[in-house]
Amino acid sequence: MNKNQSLPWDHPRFKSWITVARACQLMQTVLTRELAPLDIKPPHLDILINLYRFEAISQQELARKLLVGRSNISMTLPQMEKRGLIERRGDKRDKRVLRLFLTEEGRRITVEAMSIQTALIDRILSATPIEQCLAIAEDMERVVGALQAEIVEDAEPG
Amino acid sequence: MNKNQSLPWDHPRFKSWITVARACQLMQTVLTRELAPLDIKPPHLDILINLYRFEAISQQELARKLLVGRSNISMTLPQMEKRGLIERRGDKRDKRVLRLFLTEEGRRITVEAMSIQTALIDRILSATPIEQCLAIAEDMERVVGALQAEIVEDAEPG
DNA sequence: CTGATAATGTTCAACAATGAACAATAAAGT
DNA sequence: ACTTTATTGTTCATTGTTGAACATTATCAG
Repeated sequence: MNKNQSLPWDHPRFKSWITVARACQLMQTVLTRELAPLDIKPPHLDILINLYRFEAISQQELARKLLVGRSNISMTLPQMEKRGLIERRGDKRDKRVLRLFLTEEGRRITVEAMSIQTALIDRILSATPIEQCLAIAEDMERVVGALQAEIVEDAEPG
Repeated sequence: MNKNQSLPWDHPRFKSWITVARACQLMQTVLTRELAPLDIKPPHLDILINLYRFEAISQQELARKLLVGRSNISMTLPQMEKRGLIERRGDKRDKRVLRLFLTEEGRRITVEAMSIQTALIDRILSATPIEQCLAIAEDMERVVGALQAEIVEDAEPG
């Protein structure tokens, strides 16, 4: 196999990916700091943005969109509810599901937080031309697709 | 400010970055699964790779390279030591620092794990040409630089 | 040399994330 | 109708991560 001869950091794709991962990690760190004044953290913002886009979503759907477990959502939402950011109402047709809504305060915070995040991304990526950003997005879409395929592939035995 | 008129998901850089973040998250998930047979997790691999590259590194330096707290390292290493993957020896010149080394078993596991990770990245990025990978790496280097600048900028008051 | 300051690693409490087991409800099969 | 299977959300034990406080050792200023 000659595993030793081609060390990973000589591998262009490997090196590229490591850099991508590091960039994400740092972005998360900085975003956490910039959101601190609003007293929310990146996971909360992810939830808020999804409620902003998809009104009356269920916890299950939300968990799927965020790629986290249901238990995660189940433990995070009550906190946000107590903070007055969101509201949960039972579905009348299906008594199992809870439908999620932003409160007025939640909507306000969401708009403000999205503005902070967008400004941050814009600032950090300002040196990267739009066309290159779009090219990256295209590549990453493909990556996401390939990875999701691997995941379901293992869940659904062929 | 008109925060509402330009919604984030219409923003090219925002959308691009969200996709990048999602790709990283999924990659982490899949990597975790592929490393399971070796009974190590991505954070362990990060440590192993650094010990592989930088023999006799200190815990402090390791923490800096991995962008995690010293306490994180301080709690993770003893586990790896018990598993026989690494070894810690006190520096004779400076009695505060512990220098880190891979054991033979650790080196073996590292090589195998790196091979798994490289194969995964290669497979997932196979549709993205090398030149584009390199272009992405360049952009991300710049992103990392910009983010690190923001971080130290706040740590060192002007 | 001596006291102040900094660096290294550890411990601990707080918080987040996960997966498994569970209760309630819905849907499907008979 | 009734039993089985699936889905939704919750709870709990486990694990990982963080930042603050701390002890030890080095370095620096006088």
